[in-house]
Amino acid sequence: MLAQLTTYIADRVRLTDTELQRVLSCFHLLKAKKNELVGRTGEPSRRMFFVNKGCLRVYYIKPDGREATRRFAFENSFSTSLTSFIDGSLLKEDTQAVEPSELLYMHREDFYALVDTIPAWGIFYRGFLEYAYLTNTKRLEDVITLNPRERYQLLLKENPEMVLRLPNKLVANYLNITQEALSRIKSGM
Amino acid sequence: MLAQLTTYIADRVRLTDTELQRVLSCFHLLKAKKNELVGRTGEPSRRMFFVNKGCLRVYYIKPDGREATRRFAFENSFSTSLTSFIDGSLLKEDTQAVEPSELLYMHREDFYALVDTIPAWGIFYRGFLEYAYLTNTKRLEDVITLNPRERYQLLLKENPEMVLRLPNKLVANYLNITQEALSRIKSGM
DNA sequence: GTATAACATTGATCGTGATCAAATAATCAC
DNA sequence: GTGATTATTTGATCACGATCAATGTTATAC
Repeated sequence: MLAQLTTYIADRVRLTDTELQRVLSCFHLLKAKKNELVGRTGEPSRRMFFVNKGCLRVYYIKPDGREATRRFAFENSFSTSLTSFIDGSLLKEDTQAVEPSELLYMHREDFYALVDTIPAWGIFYRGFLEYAYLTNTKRLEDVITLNPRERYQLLLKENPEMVLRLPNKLVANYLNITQEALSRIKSGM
Repeated sequence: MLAQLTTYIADRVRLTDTELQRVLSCFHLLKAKKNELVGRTGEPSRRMFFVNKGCLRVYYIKPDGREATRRFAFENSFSTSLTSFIDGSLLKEDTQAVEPSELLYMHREDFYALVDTIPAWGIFYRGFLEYAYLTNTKRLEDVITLNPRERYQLLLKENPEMVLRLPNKLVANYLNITQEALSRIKSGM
């Protein structure tokens, strides 16, 4: 159950056995049904998720009520609404399991307690921040520099799994276009 | 010369006098003329800037050669192309002084040497990462959830200085619209 | 296994913001 | 201060992607 998570951590930072056990003991299992929300806009941010199996989708709700997907998290990745997690403020986005998922989560207070008491976990957090910054900024770059067709082609090249695994509707939403537009792009028009 | 910077640091983290002197000694002065580039796409990332006076603009070059502004940094803020600074890779964006500017910069190697040897500077870096993540993600949110008029109104509300201080052309570019479109939005059409 | 709902595709039309163009207005260089 | 360059505004047209609508397809629930 904790095997993937243990590997993920060990690949990134050196913890003693004791520290590792302490870290792992802070994680809890959550099985989420398809389409279940594990984080809701307006709630305080409480949890950091590790995706053991399945897929999470994090999305904003626009003023007109529609959704705008910020990211997907597949197996072996951490995911949380960092902007709220950092300061414990209210969530500004939903987090949804788009497939039946097996999640390991840690409470926010536990997470930062570890950061403050285990130096190596502080390094882990720093690396997490760097990576989160990288991916989000890449996403911003793509949105402001590329048109829909270019965004799709880049996604297909850099992240084919997303296109193959997820329904068109969600891929389109991630690309910030309608599913009709994506359908036409795919058919080569 | 180092007064603003010293205050900025002291407001965020506790350093001993010795540590503070060591940190400050790593900064160098750079006076940049209006429109001068202090970072160019394709060069290795070498410097972290603190804006003492003036304003920096960081922008991508699109496939068609046009520019897409990611951010502006005014007085009393740090700025760098973090995605490249983190791993020392080649810059993917230009950094331009849009006003005659007075910059204090630190070399990348010095910066990370401080992170590794002064724990409080590690905390400073962590806070910097958190803030950089926050602002960039907010920017991504705005771009994917709001239309041009909404983006302008939000900018006017949250960051009026940018609208008042910068030429329309640059504000429009930051909003990811043409200057004609911004002109019409402003005139209330 | 069938009924129902959700998703995908295709076509026709629409609207927003881009583009092109021209006239002022403001800045800058010398 | 003057000329030249750059920025801004306004108008006319265009194009891309959104929207609306209809049909076909695939999942899902029971």
